[in-house]
Amino acid sequence: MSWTDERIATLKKLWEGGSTASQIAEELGGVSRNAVIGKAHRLGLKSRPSPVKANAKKKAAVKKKAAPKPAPIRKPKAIMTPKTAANSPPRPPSNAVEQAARAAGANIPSQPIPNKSAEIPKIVSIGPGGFQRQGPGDQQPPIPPAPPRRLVPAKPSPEIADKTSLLDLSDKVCRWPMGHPGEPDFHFCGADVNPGFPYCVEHCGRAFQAQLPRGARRPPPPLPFGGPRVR
DNA sequence: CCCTGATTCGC
DNA sequence: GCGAATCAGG
Repeated sequence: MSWTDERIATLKKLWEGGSTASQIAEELGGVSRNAVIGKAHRLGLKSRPSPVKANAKKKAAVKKKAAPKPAPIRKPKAIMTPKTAANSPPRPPSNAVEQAARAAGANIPSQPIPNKSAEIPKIVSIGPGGFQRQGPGDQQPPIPPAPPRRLVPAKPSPEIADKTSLLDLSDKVCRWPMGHPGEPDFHFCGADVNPGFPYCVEHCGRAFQAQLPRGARRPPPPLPFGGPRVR
Protein backbone atom coordinates (compact mmCIF):
# COMPACT_ATOMS: atom_id res chain seq x y z
CA MET A 1 0.00 0.00 0.00
CA SER A 2 1.20 3.44 -0.73
CA TRP A 3 0.57 6.63 1.11
CA THR A 4 -2.01 8.38 -0.94
CA ASP A 5 -3.16 11.82 0.00
CA GLU A 6 -6.32 10.39 1.33
CA ARG A 7 -4.59 7.87 3.49
CA ILE A 8 -2.24 10.51 4.75
CA ALA A 9 -5.15 12.73 5.61
CA THR A 10 -6.76 9.91 7.51
CA LEU A 11 -3.54 9.24 9.30
CA LYS A 12 -3.22 12.84 10.34
CA LYS A 13 -6.75 13.05 11.51
CA LEU A 14 -6.63 9.92 13.56
CA TRP A 15 -3.18 10.63 14.90
CA GLU A 16 -4.08 14.08 16.06
CA GLY A 17 -7.37 12.72 17.23
CA GLY A 18 -5.55 10.66 19.73
CA SER A 19 -5.89 7.26 18.20
CA THR A 20 -3.08 4.89 18.79
CA ALA A 21 -0.81 3.85 16.01
CA SER A 22 -2.25 0.40 16.12
CA GLN A 23 -5.76 1.65 15.74
CA ILE A 24 -4.77 3.86 12.87
CA ALA A 25 -2.97 1.04 11.17
CA GLU A 26 -6.00 -1.13 11.51
CA GLU A 27 -8.24 1.59 10.22
CA LEU A 28 -6.10 2.23 7.23
CA GLY A 29 -5.42 -1.35 6.55
CA GLY A 30 -2.48 -2.74 4.71
CA VAL A 31 0.01 -1.07 6.94
CA SER A 32 1.66 -1.95 10.16
CA ARG A 33 1.72 0.03 13.35
CA ASN A 34 5.34 0.82 12.71
CA ALA A 35 4.52 2.08 9.28
CA VAL A 36 2.00 4.45 10.76
CA ILE A 37 4.40 5.74 13.36
CA GLY A 38 7.15 6.09 10.85
CA LYS A 39 4.92 7.97 8.48
CA ALA A 40 3.57 10.15 11.20
CA HIS A 41 7.04 11.21 12.17
CA ARG A 42 8.01 11.79 8.64
CA LEU A 43 5.00 14.01 8.26
CA GLY A 44 6.24 16.02 11.13
CA LEU A 45 3.38 15.28 13.42
CA LYS A 46 4.59 13.72 16.53
CA SER A 47 4.79 14.01 20.17
CA ARG A 48 2.04 12.08 21.66
CA PRO A 49 2.34 10.59 25.08
CA SER A 50 5.09 8.15 24.65
CA PRO A 51 5.87 5.84 27.46
CA VAL A 52 9.49 6.02 26.57
CA LYS A 53 10.02 9.63 25.78
CA ALA A 54 8.02 10.95 28.67
CA ASN A 55 11.00 10.62 30.89
CA ALA A 56 14.36 11.97 30.06
CA LYS A 57 15.90 10.83 33.22
CA LYS A 58 18.68 8.45 32.63
CA LYS A 59 20.89 8.80 29.68
CA ALA A 60 20.81 5.64 27.80
CA ALA A 61 23.58 5.05 25.41
CA VAL A 62 21.28 3.78 22.80
CA LYS A 63 23.02 1.23 20.84
CA LYS A 64 21.25 0.35 17.77
CA LYS A 65 21.47 -2.52 15.49
CA ALA A 66 24.98 -2.49 14.39
CA ALA A 67 24.56 -6.13 15.00
CA PRO A 68 25.33 -8.25 12.05
CA LYS A 69 22.22 -10.11 11.32
CA PRO A 70 23.16 -13.05 9.20
CA ALA A 71 19.66 -13.62 8.09
CA PRO A 72 17.75 -10.42 7.70
CA ILE A 73 14.34 -11.90 7.58
CA ARG A 74 11.74 -9.55 6.27
CA LYS A 75 8.48 -11.06 7.09
CA PRO A 76 5.23 -10.49 5.31
CA LYS A 77 3.67 -7.46 6.80
CA ALA A 78 0.44 -9.07 7.73
CA ILE A 79 2.06 -11.60 9.94
CA MET A 80 3.29 -10.78 13.35
CA THR A 81 5.90 -13.17 14.48
CA PRO A 82 7.34 -13.18 17.94
CA LYS A 83 10.83 -11.99 17.64
CA THR A 84 13.49 -13.28 19.83
CA ALA A 85 16.83 -11.91 18.98
CA ALA A 86 18.81 -11.64 22.11
CA ASN A 87 22.17 -10.56 20.97
CA SER A 88 24.31 -10.84 23.99
CA PRO A 89 27.69 -11.49 22.44
CA PRO A 90 29.58 -8.28 21.93
CA ARG A 91 29.21 -7.31 18.40
CA PRO A 92 31.78 -5.33 16.54
CA PRO A 93 30.17 -2.07 15.61
CA SER A 94 30.69 -1.72 11.96
CA ASN A 95 29.90 1.93 12.13
CA ALA A 96 31.80 2.67 15.26
CA VAL A 97 33.15 5.88 13.88
CA GLU A 98 29.76 7.16 13.05
CA GLN A 99 28.45 6.28 16.42
CA ALA A 100 31.33 7.95 18.13
CA ALA A 101 30.79 11.07 16.13
CA ARG A 102 27.14 11.07 16.92
CA ALA A 103 27.75 10.58 20.55
CA ALA A 104 30.35 13.27 20.64
CA GLY A 105 28.86 16.01 18.63
CA ALA A 106 25.44 15.29 17.38
CA ASN A 107 23.72 15.06 20.64
CA ILE A 108 23.82 18.49 22.07
CA PRO A 109 21.11 19.31 24.47
CA SER A 110 18.94 21.82 22.76
CA GLN A 111 17.90 23.34 26.00
CA PRO A 112 20.35 24.30 28.67
CA ILE A 113 17.61 25.15 31.07
CA PRO A 114 18.62 28.01 33.27
CA ASN A 115 18.18 26.33 36.53
CA LYS A 116 17.41 28.68 39.34
CA SER A 117 19.33 26.70 41.86
CA ALA A 118 16.27 24.97 43.10
CA GLU A 119 13.24 26.59 44.43
CA ILE A 120 13.82 27.87 47.87
CA PRO A 121 10.79 28.55 49.91
CA LYS A 122 10.94 32.24 50.20
CA ILE A 123 9.80 34.14 53.17
CA VAL A 124 7.79 37.04 52.04
CA SER A 125 6.66 39.96 53.95
CA ILE A 126 3.27 41.34 53.42
CA GLY A 127 2.88 45.04 53.78
CA PRO A 128 -0.16 47.03 54.59
CA GLY A 129 -2.82 46.39 52.12
CA GLY A 130 -1.52 43.01 51.25
CA PHE A 131 1.39 44.06 49.14
CA GLN A 132 4.28 41.77 49.01
CA ARG A 133 7.36 43.50 50.23
CA GLN A 134 10.51 43.05 48.37
CA GLY A 135 13.49 41.86 50.27
CA PRO A 136 17.00 43.13 49.72
CA GLY A 137 17.92 40.12 47.68
CA ASP A 138 14.76 40.06 45.71
CA GLN A 139 15.64 42.59 43.11
CA GLN A 140 15.22 41.52 39.58
CA PRO A 141 17.22 43.81 37.36
CA PRO A 142 16.29 42.21 34.09
CA ILE A 143 12.95 43.88 33.87
CA PRO A 144 13.84 47.45 33.07
CA PRO A 145 11.20 48.24 30.50
CA ALA A 146 7.78 48.68 31.89
CA PRO A 147 6.34 45.24 31.88
CA PRO A 148 3.02 44.79 30.23
CA ARG A 149 1.86 43.53 33.50
CA ARG A 150 -1.15 45.04 35.00
CA LEU A 151 -0.42 47.22 37.95
CA VAL A 152 -1.78 46.35 41.27
CA PRO A 153 -4.41 48.78 42.42
CA ALA A 154 -3.19 51.30 44.93
CA LYS A 155 -5.60 50.08 47.46
CA PRO A 156 -6.29 46.53 48.26
CA SER A 157 -8.70 44.94 45.94
CA PRO A 158 -12.24 45.03 47.20
CA GLU A 159 -11.96 41.31 47.44
CA ILE A 160 -9.76 41.39 50.44
CA ALA A 161 -10.03 44.96 51.54
CA ASP A 162 -11.94 44.18 54.64
CA LYS A 163 -10.64 40.75 55.19
CA THR A 164 -8.52 39.70 58.06
CA SER A 165 -5.00 38.96 56.99
CA LEU A 166 -2.42 36.94 58.77
CA LEU A 167 -1.04 40.05 60.37
CA ASP A 168 -4.41 41.06 61.58
CA LEU A 169 -4.73 38.03 63.73
CA SER A 170 -4.89 38.46 67.42
CA ASP A 171 -6.32 36.73 70.38
CA LYS A 172 -9.45 38.68 69.89
CA VAL A 173 -10.34 37.74 66.40
CA CYS A 174 -11.42 34.47 64.90
CA ARG A 175 -8.60 32.63 63.23
CA TRP A 176 -10.79 30.46 61.11
CA PRO A 177 -9.26 30.35 57.67
CA MET A 178 -11.39 31.40 54.77
CA GLY A 179 -10.28 29.80 51.57
CA HIS A 180 -6.87 28.25 51.24
CA PRO A 181 -3.40 29.60 51.72
CA GLY A 182 -1.94 30.71 48.46
CA GLU A 183 -5.21 31.80 47.06
CA PRO A 184 -5.43 35.49 46.31
CA ASP A 185 -8.25 36.10 48.67
CA PHE A 186 -7.14 33.85 51.42
CA HIS A 187 -7.94 35.43 54.74
CA PHE A 188 -9.26 34.73 58.16
CA CYS A 189 -12.67 35.06 59.64
CA GLY A 190 -11.76 37.94 61.90
CA ALA A 191 -14.96 38.01 63.87
CA ASP A 192 -14.85 38.42 67.61
CA VAL A 193 -13.67 35.28 69.25
CA ASN A 194 -15.67 33.10 71.45
CA PRO A 195 -13.86 33.94 74.67
CA GLY A 196 -11.31 31.31 75.44
CA PHE A 197 -11.24 29.97 71.92
CA PRO A 198 -9.32 30.89 68.85
CA TYR A 199 -12.48 31.05 66.83
CA CYS A 200 -15.69 32.90 66.86
CA VAL A 201 -18.79 31.21 68.13
CA GLU A 202 -19.84 30.11 64.73
CA HIS A 203 -16.53 28.56 63.84
CA CYS A 204 -16.14 27.03 67.24
CA GLY A 205 -19.22 25.14 66.26
CA ARG A 206 -17.36 23.81 63.28
CA ALA A 207 -14.07 23.27 64.94
CA PHE A 208 -15.35 21.49 67.94
CA GLN A 209 -17.68 18.59 67.84
CA ALA A 210 -20.64 19.38 69.87
CA GLN A 211 -20.45 16.77 72.44
CA LEU A 212 -20.82 17.08 75.88
CA PRO A 213 -21.90 18.18 79.04
CA ARG A 214 -21.16 15.63 81.28
CA GLY A 215 -20.53 17.02 84.68
CA ALA A 216 -20.02 20.35 86.02
CA ARG A 217 -16.68 20.41 84.47
CA ARG A 218 -16.39 21.07 80.87
CA PRO A 219 -14.18 18.45 79.34
CA PRO A 220 -11.58 19.83 77.03
CA PRO A 221 -12.90 19.79 73.53
CA PRO A 222 -11.21 17.75 70.87
CA LEU A 223 -8.21 19.63 69.80
CA PRO A 224 -8.30 20.89 66.26
CA PHE A 225 -5.01 21.14 64.50
CA GLY A 226 -3.01 20.63 67.58
CA GLY A 227 -5.32 22.52 69.77
CA PRO A 228 -6.05 26.08 70.59
CA ARG A 229 -3.16 28.17 71.64
CA VAL A 230 -3.38 29.17 75.19
CA ARG A 231 -1.70 32.35 76.08
C1' DC B 1 3.42 -10.96 28.64
C1' DC B 2 0.69 -7.20 26.69
C1' DC B 3 0.52 -2.39 25.21
C1' DT B 4 2.55 2.19 23.72
C1' DG B 5 5.54 5.59 20.72
C1' DA B 6 10.59 6.51 19.30
C1' DT B 7 14.37 5.44 16.73
C1' DT B 8 17.53 3.36 13.56
C1' DC B 9 18.86 2.06 9.21
C1' DG B 10 18.70 -1.35 5.21
C1' DC B 11 16.15 -1.15 1.39
C1' DG C 1 10.40 7.63 1.55
C1' DC C 2 9.28 3.36 3.57
C1' DG C 3 8.81 0.23 7.39
C1' DA C 4 10.79 -3.89 9.98
C1' DA C 5 13.51 -4.37 13.87
C1' DT C 6 14.50 -2.85 18.01
C1' DC C 7 14.28 -0.16 22.15
C1' DA C 8 12.22 1.19 26.38
C1' DG C 9 8.53 2.70 29.60
C1' DG C 10 3.78 1.56 31.37
